[in-house]
This record gives sequence, C-alpha cells and structure tokens, in this order.
Amino acid sequence: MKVSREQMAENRRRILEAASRLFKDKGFEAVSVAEVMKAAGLTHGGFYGHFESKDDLVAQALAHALAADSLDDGGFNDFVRSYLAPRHRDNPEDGCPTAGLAAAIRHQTPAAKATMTEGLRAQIAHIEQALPALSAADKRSAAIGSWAAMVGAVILARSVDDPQLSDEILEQTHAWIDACVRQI
Amino acid sequence: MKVSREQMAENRRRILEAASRLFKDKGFEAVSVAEVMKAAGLTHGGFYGHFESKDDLVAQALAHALAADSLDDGGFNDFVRSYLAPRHRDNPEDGCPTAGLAAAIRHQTPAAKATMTEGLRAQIAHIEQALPALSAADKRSAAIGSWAAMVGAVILARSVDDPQLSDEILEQTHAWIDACVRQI
DNA sequence: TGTACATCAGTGAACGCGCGTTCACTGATGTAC
DNA sequence: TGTACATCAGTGAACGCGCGTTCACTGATGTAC
Repeated sequence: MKVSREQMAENRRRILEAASRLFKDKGFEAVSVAEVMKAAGLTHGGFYGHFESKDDLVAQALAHALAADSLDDGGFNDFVRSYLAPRHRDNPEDGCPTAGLAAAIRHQTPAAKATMTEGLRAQIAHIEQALPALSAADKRSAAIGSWAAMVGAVILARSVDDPQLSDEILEQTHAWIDACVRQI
Repeated sequence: MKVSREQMAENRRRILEAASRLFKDKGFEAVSVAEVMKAAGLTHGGFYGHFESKDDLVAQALAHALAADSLDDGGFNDFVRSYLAPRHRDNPEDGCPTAGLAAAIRHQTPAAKATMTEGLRAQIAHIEQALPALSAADKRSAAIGSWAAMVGAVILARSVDDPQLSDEILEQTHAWIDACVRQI
C-alpha cells in the first residue's frame, strides 16, 4: 500500500529517530533492522525502500543523533552540570550520542566514522565558544580536555554496577573540571 | 585426544589471552567462540570444556585483561604520557581494557559488570597513589577526573578518522591534565 | 473536474548465512594392580 | 616397574535460531487525458 510523499518522508524520519534511540540504548549490533522498523510502526520488509543496508542506517542514524544533540546554549557550567547528571547517565536513549556510541564507531563503516568525526569537531567548537575568556590555546586545550573527561566519566559511570561509585565518578569529575577551568 | 592437566591449564590460559586481545580489538559481539578457539590453536568444540558459555568467557576474559593490565609503577606523569600516546591508541589489543571495553560492559551480564567495577576501583586507587602530594579529597577528585579524561580521550581519538584531530585530542588532553594537576 | 491506469511504499513469507551450542567419537593420560 | 583399562580433553559434524536481505504481491497515490 503506497503512501503519500509526505507520509513517506515522515516514515523515514520515524525510522531514523527510532534507530537513533535504540542504537544509543543498546548499541549498533544488538538492535535488529526488524526491531527498528517495529519501533517506527512499520514492518521490516519496507526497510530497503529507505536505506541501502543496515550499515547505511547506522551512518544516517548517527548523523541524525548528532544533529539533534542539543548542546543547548546555556553557559559552560550548566552544560557540565547537566551532562554529568545521573539523569543523563541513566537515560542513554535520550542522551549524548558521543557518550553512547563513540566507542562502537571503531567497528563501523568509513561513512559512520566520518560522521562521528564531524560531530566531534562541532562539539569541541561548541565547548570552546561556551568557555569563559581564556587565551585561544588554553581554550582549545580546556575544551578538548574537559570534553574527554565528560564523555569518559559518563561511559565509566554507566559501566559500573555500584550506584555509589557511579555517582562518585560523576561528582568528582564535575568537581575536577570546575577546579581546572576556574584555575587555568 | 585427552591432554595432560598442565596442558589443559595452559590451553585455558591461551583461550583467555586470545579472547582478551580479540575482544579489546574487535568488541565482544564481533568475536565468535570459534575465532577465539582458533586463535588459541584449538577447535571450537572443546570450548565448553573450559567455559559455561560465551558470556562466561566474556566475564573471565575481562577479569584476565584487567588483572594483566600493567598500570606499571612509574610516576603519574609517565603513566599519562604512555596512556595518551599514539602507540596506545593504535593498538587496542595490547592496550587498556577499560578504554577498549568499558562502553560495551553496559550490555553484558551482571558478572562482567561486577568485574569491571572492581577493575575500575583498582585503577582509581592506583592513580590516587601515583599522584603527587595533595589533600585526600583533592587526590580523589584528581584521580577520578584525570582517569575519566584519559579513558575518554583514547576512546574519542579512536573514533575519529582524521589523524590530525585524533593526535590533537591526545595531546590537548595531556596538556590539560598536566596543567590541572600542576595547579590544584 | 472526473476517470483510468501506471507507479511504487509498504507487507510478510522466504532465503542463506553465521552464530552459540551439542554430541558421538577419538585417543592420550594417568591410575589400579 | 610394567600392563590394562577407565577417564576425559579435544575433534568436527550437526543442531536450531535470529539475523540481514530479497521478492512477489497489494492497494493507495498521483498523473495523463
């Protein structure tokens, strides 16, 4: 049953959105094409009318997730606080695609790697601009260093089964970034 | 063909060693039981004489990797330098299991999560002790914050397809950690 | 504007493949005498 | 110490399953007149 052009575009958006959330939550390999299509309200057979392959979906869903990633325009301190919040750690499907998927990119196609690279470049530039006034060289270093710490902390906090240690990783990383940025 | 008890123990060690290297390089799901056994010089059928399941191998190989992870006893500065070196980034199979596998632990069994948790605790304690003299609270914060930054930086550097950006992530994170630890 | 028909997005059964796992078998080990 | 035999680590064919992917079909869309 053919659908209208608008409906088809909407279906494509729903597939990308569902894939993006599922991938962030469960990883690329643990999510099947059929699961994505079901979450988008469709059947699996129609998938190849929208995408060339699962690898193609992976690359496009990653681009979708990175583009949708808010990086909202509050100051640096608010950004760090919300990034290192338990709420973010506990909801990967709503969270940062870099924290959820960066480690898995190494095993993906060149297209996915290129998408991740551009997304990461944009994230670093965004943090540079949000940072308090520093010399250009210090700003770059602080942006990259604090971003590595934030992404690393969320990954580590999610990998641990002791809630107390997990909370501590988030809190201490937050304290450390605060201290560093204030004192440089 | 039965083998001696010593040979069987040696075979088991070889399986764990091969699994540890392959998992760090390619991820848990991309490595098959048959691939691990072949790398250990055996056939796949014998696997279940050593392990209950692939999940059991994952947990035990992770423990093996974390135990073997040197964390050698140089000072903090040498540790950061070698951790954030291109050599480490480019050879995950020889490298830190936390950088290679922490992000994938979220999708593994409770046994694997518990193993990762204890490994992470030991790593943090090791860094605390290697850090220059600071107050206890600052030491804990600096250990966790710098460890998150190191792990995050290696993960990000490995996820990027531009060698220049990848190098910059390692170098700037190194510079940032140096500046932070020196100034707190 | 209304009608006839070509198009094509979506459906669901079916495919081939690789995976984790099982099992009957083999033959070296190591113990009982 | 030497022999006979029970044990059992390792082998490789086979299993069932879920996956990515294909395809004949359906029926709503949207265009040509």
